[in-house]
Amino acid sequence: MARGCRREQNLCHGRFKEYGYRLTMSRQAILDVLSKTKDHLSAEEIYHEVHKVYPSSGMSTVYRTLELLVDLGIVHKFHFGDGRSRYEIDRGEEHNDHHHHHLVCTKCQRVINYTDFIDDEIELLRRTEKGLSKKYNFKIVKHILQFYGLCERCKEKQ
Amino acid sequence: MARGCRREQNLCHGRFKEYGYRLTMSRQAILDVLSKTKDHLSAEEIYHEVHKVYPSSGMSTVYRTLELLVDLGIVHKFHFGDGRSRYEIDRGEEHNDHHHHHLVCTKCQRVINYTDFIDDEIELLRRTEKGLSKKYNFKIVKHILQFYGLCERCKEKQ
DNA sequence: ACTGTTAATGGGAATGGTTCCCATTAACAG
DNA sequence: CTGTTAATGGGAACCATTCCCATTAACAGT
Repeated sequence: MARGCRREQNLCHGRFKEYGYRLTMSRQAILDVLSKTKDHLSAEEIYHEVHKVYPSSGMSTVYRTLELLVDLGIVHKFHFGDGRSRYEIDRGEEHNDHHHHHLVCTKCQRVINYTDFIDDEIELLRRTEKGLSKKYNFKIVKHILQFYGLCERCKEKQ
Repeated sequence: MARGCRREQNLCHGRFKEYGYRLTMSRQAILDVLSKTKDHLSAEEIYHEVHKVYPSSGMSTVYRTLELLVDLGIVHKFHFGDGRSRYEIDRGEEHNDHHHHHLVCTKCQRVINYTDFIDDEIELLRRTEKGLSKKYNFKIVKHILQFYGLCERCKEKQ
C-alpha cells in the first residue's frame, strides 16, 4: 500500500467500519488506485488499474464500489461530456488547499484541475449557497463548477 | 408557430441559412418545443413533444438536430446526473436577465433555474475566466455551475 | 411552377456505458 | 474454526445514443 495514502486509507477504513461495510480486497484496491492519482479516472480505467494488482476483480464490483464510495462522500463523480463518468477521491474539500475545479477541453477531453482564484470562488459560492438554501428551502450538499473551452494545443490546431 | 417565439425563431432561422443548413419541418418543430419551455427536456421528451405536432419524425433526427443546435450555440446541453442529457435553448446568456444556473435535487431530479446572485457570480466568473485563460492558455467558451442537494419536499421525507 | 441535386430524414440495427441477476466466495463476529 | 451473510464476478440485460442506408424533401437554378 502506498505510503502517501495512509491518511486517506485510514480515514476510509474508519468510515467503512463505521457504516458496517466489509473492507474487501477489491474495495481496498479501488481506494488505492483513486488515492494515488490526481486524474479523473473512468470506471474502465479504474478497472484496468485494479486488475494489475488484483486480477480476479470484475467490472460490476468496480461500479458497485464506486457508487458506494460516492454515497459515503469518499469519492466524487463528474461528467465532462465524453459520455462516461469520471471519479476522483475527496481530499477534504473546503477545509484545505485541495479544493479545485475543472477546466475541460471540448476537443481533446483533457481536464485540468485548477486551484487559482479558489478563495474568492469559495467565498462567493458559500454566500450563494446560503442564499439559495434559504430562498428555495434546499439543503445544498455540493456544487460543480466547470469551464469548457479549447486547450493550448487544440486552440492552435484550429 | 407560437407567438412568443418569433424572436428566437427568426434568430435561429437566420443562423441556419447563414451556415447553409436547410430548415426542415423536424428542425422547426424541435426549435419550437425548446422555445416554448423553461424546462430541461431530455431527447426523449423532446421527441414526444415533436411527435404531437409532426408525428412522422424520428428519434435519430432529434439527436442529430440537437447536436447541430448545440454546435451552433443555439442550444445548451446539460447533465444533471440521471444518465440522460438535457437540453435548453439559449436565450442570450450574459447579455440580459435570462442567464441562470441550476439547483438540482439528487433525490427527485427536480431542477430549479435560479437567477439570484447572478450579478456577483457573473462578475467573479468573468474574472476567473480571464485569469484561467491567461494562465493555462485556454480559450474558454462556457461554464457550468450547478448546486446539488435535497429540495424542500425530499428534505422533509428523510 | 418544375426539376435535379443532395442534404436531411426515419427506422432499425449496432454500440457502449452502466446495471442487474444469481450462483459462488470470502469477511468477520462469535 | 465455523456460520452467516455481505460482497463478488461474469455474463446477460438495459437504455441512451450513434450509425447506416435506402428514401424523402429543401431549395437553387431554370
